Amino acid sequence: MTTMKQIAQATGVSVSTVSLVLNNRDKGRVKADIAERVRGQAKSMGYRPNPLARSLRTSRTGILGFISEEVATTPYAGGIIMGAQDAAARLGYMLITVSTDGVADEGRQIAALKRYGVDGFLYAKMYDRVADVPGSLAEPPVVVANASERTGRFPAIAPDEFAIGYDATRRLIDAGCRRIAYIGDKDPILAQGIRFRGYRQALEEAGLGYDPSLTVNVGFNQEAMTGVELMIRSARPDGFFCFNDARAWYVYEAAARRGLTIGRDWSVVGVDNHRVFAETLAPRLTTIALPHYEMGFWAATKLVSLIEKRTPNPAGSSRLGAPPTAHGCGDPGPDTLPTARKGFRRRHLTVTIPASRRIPCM
Amino acid sequence: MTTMKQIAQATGVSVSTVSLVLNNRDKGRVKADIAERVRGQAKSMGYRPNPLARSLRTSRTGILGFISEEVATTPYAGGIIMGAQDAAARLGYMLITVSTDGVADEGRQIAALKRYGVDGFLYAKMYDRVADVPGSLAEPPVVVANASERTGRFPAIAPDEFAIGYDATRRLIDAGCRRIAYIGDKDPILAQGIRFRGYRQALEEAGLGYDPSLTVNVGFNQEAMTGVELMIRSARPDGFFCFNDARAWYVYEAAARRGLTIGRDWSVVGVDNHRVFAETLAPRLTTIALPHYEMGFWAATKLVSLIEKRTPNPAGSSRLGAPPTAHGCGDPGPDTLPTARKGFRRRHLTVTIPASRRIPCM
DNA sequence: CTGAAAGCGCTAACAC
DNA sequence: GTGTTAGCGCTTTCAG
Repeated sequence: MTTMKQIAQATGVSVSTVSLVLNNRDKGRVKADIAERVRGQAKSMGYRPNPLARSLRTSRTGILGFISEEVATTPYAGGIIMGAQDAAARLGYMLITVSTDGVADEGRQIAALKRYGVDGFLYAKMYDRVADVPGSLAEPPVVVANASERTGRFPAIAPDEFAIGYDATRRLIDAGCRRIAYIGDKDPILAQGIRFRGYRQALEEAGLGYDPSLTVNVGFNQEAMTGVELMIRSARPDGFFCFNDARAWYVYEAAARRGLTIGRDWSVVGVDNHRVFAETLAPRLTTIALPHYEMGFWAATKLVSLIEKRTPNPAGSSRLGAPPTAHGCGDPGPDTLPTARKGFRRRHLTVTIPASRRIPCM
Repeated sequence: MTTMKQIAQATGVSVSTVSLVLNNRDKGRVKADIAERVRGQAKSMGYRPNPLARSLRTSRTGILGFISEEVATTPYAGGIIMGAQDAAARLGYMLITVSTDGVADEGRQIAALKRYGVDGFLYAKMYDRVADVPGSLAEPPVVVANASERTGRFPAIAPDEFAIGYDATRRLIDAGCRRIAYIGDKDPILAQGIRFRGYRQALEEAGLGYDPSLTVNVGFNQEAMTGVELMIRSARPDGFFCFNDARAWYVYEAAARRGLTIGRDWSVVGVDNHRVFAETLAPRLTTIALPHYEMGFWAATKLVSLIEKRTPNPAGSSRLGAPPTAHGCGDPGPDTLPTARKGFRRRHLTVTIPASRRIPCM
């Protein structure tokens, strides 16, 4: 690892000069030709700043702390981490991930992250809900992912559950379905109720009306299978909006038992948590995948923008530590969701920013 | 954040004394009562060492670098990260995760990790295969997860594919199946061939013999469905060993179409990558979940043991930075797979250590 | 314009 | 036994 000292010696100047030049603070302070010599040496010696040493003075590490619940890390949060990771990398940041399994543990992990001087926190939840950001997360910037935040003091990004329910139902309506069932979750989690409202709204707009007998909220396994069977028998649906992949599975079995084919006899739209359906049955099943990757990407981008806003022209502004692809980091406003990669979706996301404007990104 | 300086001032001693005491190097060097006063102050002021500052002297950061392929982060790698995370946390280490999408990017990410002074690397792969550890990973310790390593120079942990195939088949045999099908993967990936060998071995040991018409290797979607259907019609199996959850799905549909019930008419054992089957259909389906969490846990534990072996009595030995639950870190030999939490499985794992003894952990 | 010097928090020789 | 000193790599006054 080349150090500034080595460059200074090789160029015959002092470390301070090297520091000034390499941080682009040399304008009108260091003669142009000296600056060029320094830069040349730095490049030829392959100099990269040591972010840890730098952090000792600047208290900016270039590290983001990613906090998730233990269970969150698999399988849902994988996408969130990946998105956050991608965004962080292209902005020249690193991601330290911790997972917690309880309140006490969470406190310990947060303390540990602080000791490592993270510049900000990504607070991710396993499923969409109203989250309380721990008090110990007060100081550095915080962005909440896959949850809405109770107080509105922190930026948050979450699935737009209403839009998901609405869109799924609309697609079934557009496909010609007239008796659209909702296979929901027995647990009254946030998404369950809101997707259901989207479902009803779409039905009403289409003049189809809401038939309670077409709705069944189930858990798992045999009980769920039976519930779905009974509903099908009594209400005779021709289309299904399934709360998630597990529920879609029960409809598939019911169809197979009747010798029916999905996509011809019945239409199914399901929210696909595990991506296994989308991957293995794509041609036959219509799925809406939760935008986990996108949430992570947005959250990290937003977090970095907050960090760099706080320290207007940070020490690290030289971006020498950043990958070549790093670009200036504009604030990712709710209407400027970054295009992470092919297929980045803006749909089905809801962004909350502290000004408490809640803007659905459809 | 309390610093040693503050403690020194409050106690009326020098920082060096504080450092000695807080690192438990005071034996026979600092008077016992002074040491006690220092310790008392440290505790009452809530002192925690600043690992970054410490690393400047010791070049030990307490950070592990977790490298995975981009796609790895979801959904499979979630479990590996989680296991590594858990092990790291209880040993007082942090995890920096990076994901890469190509060789060039991998190099950049590794360089970045090195700049952050990680103490070692976890090199994780998305699916079991023979991995080449990049040359740039030469220096700090490296442990490979979810893959075997070509040269045998690095410890590695991978699923014991043979045992998986063997056990799955055995269970079907024990359940009374006589015509056991193998629904494999069309791609000739490592696991595919080795699980198949385990399958054949179990058949032969049971005196059932191998019937090629009971084997079908399929891809996805309609093509897979058709392949499975044809095999079932011509070979009339009564039990199925499915390469993964996607393949199990095709058997389920086939059963449902015939009005058959899994667990009564047919038996199915499948490897469950996504855990969705195990979660939602547990009572009816027998699944073997790949021990992702366990691989991550073992790999991180092994890595830490290598790190601490290199630096016999490291600066961080005070464990002051470690969570209360941290214990001394014994080398996790192949026969001492740590018990991460309830249900930690030793089965279906193969460990390779540089002495190149390859010991299946069954 | 440039360099010397101090210091971030901590560790490790080496004096006393 | 304890304090002094130097220095890890870097930033940031402040002299010159």
